[in-house]
Amino acid sequence: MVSRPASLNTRERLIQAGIRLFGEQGFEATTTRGLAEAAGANIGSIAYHFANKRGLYLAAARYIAEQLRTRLALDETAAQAPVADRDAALAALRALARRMVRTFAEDEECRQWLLLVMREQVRPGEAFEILQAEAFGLVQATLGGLIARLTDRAIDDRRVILETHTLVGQIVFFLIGREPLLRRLEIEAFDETILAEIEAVIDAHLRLYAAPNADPTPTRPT
Amino acid sequence: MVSRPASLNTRERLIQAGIRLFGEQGFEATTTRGLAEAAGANIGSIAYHFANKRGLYLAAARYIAEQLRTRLALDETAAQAPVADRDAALAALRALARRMVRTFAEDEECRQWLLLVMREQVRPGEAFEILQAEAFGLVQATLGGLIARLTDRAIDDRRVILETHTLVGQIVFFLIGREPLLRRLEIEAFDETILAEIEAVIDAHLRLYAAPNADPTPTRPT
DNA sequence: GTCTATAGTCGGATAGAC
DNA sequence: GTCTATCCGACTATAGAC
Repeated sequence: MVSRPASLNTRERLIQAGIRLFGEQGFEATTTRGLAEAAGANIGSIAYHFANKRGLYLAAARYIAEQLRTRLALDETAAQAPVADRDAALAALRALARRMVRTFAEDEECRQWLLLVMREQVRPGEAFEILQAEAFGLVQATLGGLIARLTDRAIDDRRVILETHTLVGQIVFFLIGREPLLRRLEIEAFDETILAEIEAVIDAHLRLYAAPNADPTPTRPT
Repeated sequence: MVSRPASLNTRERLIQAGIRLFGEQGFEATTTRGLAEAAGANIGSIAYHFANKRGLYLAAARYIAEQLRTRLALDETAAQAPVADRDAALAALRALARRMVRTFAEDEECRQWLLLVMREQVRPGEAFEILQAEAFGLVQATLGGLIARLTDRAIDDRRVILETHTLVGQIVFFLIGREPLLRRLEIEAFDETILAEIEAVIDAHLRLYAAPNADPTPTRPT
């Protein structure tokens, strides 16, 4: 039994309200009254749980980062990758790519985060630093480590960084550009069939790293 | 010499203000007074040029779509592609991909459009229909036609649609996910060197379509 | 404590002068 | 084409009646 279920619920509800309202209206335009009302909480609860409006905003960013880490199982993948051999690296890469596809294409909650995250992309503030340090950076490092291993390049090689970015873009766009894709496919939502096809397409692109010799511009052995 | 330079300027400035304010605050929260002030115009000019606030919003969406079509030279590419042979299709695909990279990575104005476009992605309204019909759909159709040609598939093949989406995601993410990438690269902005490297990475992925037999799951000849 | 009347504010739209 | 003044509807806040 939890010690303060009502309190934790209020905190959770405030964060959810924050993600929604900060994303839709921006930080300044969002009022503490609006946040409290949307959360079904008392105005004073913001000060109690987060000190002030800014604290709630940063907590919302931390929540998003934490959820991403959990859903993508980033910590486990990062921990196992460095010591893995080549086949294990490829398997880890495919598994992580698959988790990303499932998370971004299937999970409805992710869509709630989009506007807040995009605001921080367009005008990065302190919340961006949190997202970068606690989520984006881990995705870059984990995927980058695996791709570096597979292409026999250094982990800081710019080619590795750009390939990592490209891979993330492929997958994330199933979240960001979902509506135009659904229109083109003439469907209302992703079903299991299409999700499997998406995975197959991503997997085909991962094959670019499977055969390092196929790369026409290999890194020179320093 | 233009016949009504002053008028065009007011109209233009209102659209620019609309893209910014509607994106930042959303349609409802944005006031006509705020729009007029941001544009350095008077309130009545909104009614004169766009009938009402909603008209300005839709005009902003149309402006974005038109700018995209122009920058990507979509109309020309779409017109030439269907009759092209295989090599010409590949060349057209590479050229269009290159234009997209340059537009999204280099052009600062594109960043202004992001929030408005993302709002329409998250909650599609009439403006989304405009963007889809006058820009996104053309990108899908043009790229899809070229990829279909290169992979010997039908233009409505779901694999073609998904590959097209994946390609767009790769490139667009250099606009959307620019900040995390700049952090990782430890640079402040894209320079010519990195742009060339980005193009090379995208080009390597295009090579997946260059050899149709390399595709492990070919379409069955219906 | 609840309800309601009224005053005040805000924002979109309109009309008409220049 | 641009600008000012104004109207009207929606919402908010307050206050007084009960």
